[in-house]
Amino acid sequence: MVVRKRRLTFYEAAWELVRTIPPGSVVTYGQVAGWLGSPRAARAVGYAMFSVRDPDVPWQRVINHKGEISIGGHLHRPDLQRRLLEEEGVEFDAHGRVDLARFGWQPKRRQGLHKRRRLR
DNA sequence: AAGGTGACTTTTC
DNA sequence: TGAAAAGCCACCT
Repeated sequence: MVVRKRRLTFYEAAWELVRTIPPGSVVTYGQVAGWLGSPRAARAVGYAMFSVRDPDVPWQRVINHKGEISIGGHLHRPDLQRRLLEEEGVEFDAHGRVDLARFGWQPKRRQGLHKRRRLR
């Protein structure tokens, strides 16, 4: 029978990707956006993480480009994300940042992204 | 259907 | 080097 293959929404695709991030590793919103084909959609990715409801999606492994947690004073626990990561073995420095060079996850070389076009 | 919003990123001064 | 502003994208009224 034919299963109509609906194109995943950007959010769904992001969740699927995030789900494949191994414990102890982190990625940036920009990275996820790039893997999804829209290097400039980091913001949308952040929004996608905010919309995560599925407990199987390790949203805590997605942080901003500075290696810091972006959730700034959201609801109850701004430090929940950090705690979860520390339990996985991710280390934070004195500034509360993660060394992306050490914990950043690279499923494969993706350096061949589109050349950034000058905006102005 | 158009406009607003936001867990971001990059460029400039 | 650090801070500020603008840009970009997808989703929701």
